Amino acid sequence: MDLFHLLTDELTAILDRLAAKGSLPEGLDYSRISVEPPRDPAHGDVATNAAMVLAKGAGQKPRDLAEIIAASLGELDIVTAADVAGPGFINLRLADSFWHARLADILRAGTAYGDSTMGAGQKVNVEYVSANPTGPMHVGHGRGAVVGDALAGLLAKAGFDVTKEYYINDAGAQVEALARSLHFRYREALGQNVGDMPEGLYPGEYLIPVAEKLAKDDGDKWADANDEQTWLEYFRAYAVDAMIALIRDDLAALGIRFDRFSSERELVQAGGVDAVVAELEGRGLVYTGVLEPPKGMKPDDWEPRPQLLFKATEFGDDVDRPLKKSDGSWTYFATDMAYHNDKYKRGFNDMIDVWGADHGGYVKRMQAAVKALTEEDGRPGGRLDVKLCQMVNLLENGQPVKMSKRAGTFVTLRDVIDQVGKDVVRFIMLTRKNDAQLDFDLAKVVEQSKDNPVFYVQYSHARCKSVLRNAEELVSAEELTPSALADAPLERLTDPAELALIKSMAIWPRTVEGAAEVHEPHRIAYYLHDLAAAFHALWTKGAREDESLRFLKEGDLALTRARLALVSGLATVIASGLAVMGVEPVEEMR
RNA sequence: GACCCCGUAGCUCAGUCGGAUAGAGCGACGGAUUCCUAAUCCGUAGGUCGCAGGUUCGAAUCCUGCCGGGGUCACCA
Repeated sequence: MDLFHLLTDELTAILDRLAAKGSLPEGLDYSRISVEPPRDPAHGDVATNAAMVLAKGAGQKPRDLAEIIAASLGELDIVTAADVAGPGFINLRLADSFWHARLADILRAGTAYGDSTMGAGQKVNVEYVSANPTGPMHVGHGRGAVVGDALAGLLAKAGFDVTKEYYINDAGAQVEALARSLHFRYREALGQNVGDMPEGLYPGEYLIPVAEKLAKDDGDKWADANDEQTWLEYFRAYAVDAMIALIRDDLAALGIRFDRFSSERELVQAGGVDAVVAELEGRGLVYTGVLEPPKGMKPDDWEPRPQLLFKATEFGDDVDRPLKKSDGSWTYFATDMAYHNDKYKRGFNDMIDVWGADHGGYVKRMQAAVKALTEEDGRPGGRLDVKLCQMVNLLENGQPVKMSKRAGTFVTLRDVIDQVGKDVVRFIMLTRKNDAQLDFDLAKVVEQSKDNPVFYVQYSHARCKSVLRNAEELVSAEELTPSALADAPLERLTDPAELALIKSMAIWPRTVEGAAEVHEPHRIAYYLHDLAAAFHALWTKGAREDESLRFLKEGDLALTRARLALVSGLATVIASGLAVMGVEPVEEMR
């Protein structure tokens, strides 16, 4: 059990006892009480604001109340000191033996350490990438892919039942353009004199092999360019399938596998949109009206036009939103609304979408839609969180990488993965909050120095493994297994730097829960960096300042085993964290 | 004009659903290498947390209003 949960339980029990004795009023609200690591380690191992939060309700001064609570906390076996500080904080210091037991927990749990029951098996749907199937993924897609996948991994570790989903936008005008582009390449492959590709089509070379295969398989069956009726539908489906295969390859290169691909087209054809709109209509949430032009930037071609509108304003949006285009087909919003309804109907009360920041303007309306579609059900109501991913600036030694589709210098996600490796791509994409811009320097991310966080963290893991390899000359293989190390005489770990490292490792479960709670996978990367720093510090202390702190002590095998337990535990926690990010720990870095 | 995001050390950024003396990396300066990987570590310098109010025991964090930067803005996806 996570130590902060443990202490929260102990604290709650103490407060209940105090209430039973009459030292506190009954029925105080404990919900604002925090039990957390203090920012300054000098304040101890654990701090609680309980006295300050309860003071008003208890009719006592915070510090007086703190003294009472601290006295009881001080009686716990695991607590060696309970002090009142500042305005009424209670700072606890925990026994070394308590920390040694945590290390043993880590070794017994393996990379499952940090697994939480917070999610209680609740279903969560994470939808990400959802790139238009019109070509290979670019670096920006890659960020969304990594953020979504790491978030899914994080939620799974936190005990949620996660479904990873990709929404294929295969119903709009863009896939028609794709179909025409493929047809152009197809005629080209047949040897027709096709001239330059018309404006608005996709000029990328990736369609050429697709077209060549088609020409080989089907011959000139579809060769009449003017007879769109016969080929458009076929080419659309063929092209989308080919592009999805391409995207799946790119995703596989990143180590990403989706649980489900949902097709917009299938949803529309199955009547999903009609059903949703009909339902909203029945509730009086759909009407035909004319929208005002946005103030301050009236589009040139603005014309007052009656449209089928959804009353998004009743659910927190700024204006009502159109559901139908002038040609009678559904807007993207209408189909996406049906798609979210579909997810909800499949049992997902919790939905997370990962989008590019340029779609930020759609967040409110989608949340309004989800609210409207789920509020009158018996269930708690759907929750939609949208994570917006900002731009990735691709650099090479600080200089922007020039990218132009036309000039053929466009750098795809695949190019970057091939150049630096999937683990580097994944890690770097998580070194910033999703809504902050990210510089991705192709040269720096493979540098072996401490200003490269990927290297810095991986190096700490490699060092652990190096020590464990060297240890084989002193300790038998049986004694080096995690379970054997858990039984090592851990009480021999008494140096402050050793205990500090265990303490850093012991906040991993809390880090998982905190990051999962707010849907922020980047916190894992920062945690691992801090953890690696604590280890590098201990390493150098042993190597350079105080030889007694070296991990391998030939003359004291009991101490050696205890320290190997520490090293093995650290490797475990690093591996556990990297696993959440989808990054493989490295064994050595020579 | 409206909405969203951002504003923290010279630079790039963290900052735990409101906590104590605001942190890390880079850059600058000064140190550590017979020894488990110096690809690392230790130390010093550097801040009115954009500005002004408000909420309360307590604000970088929440609210309001400004200033500055970015994004989006009826039928595209």
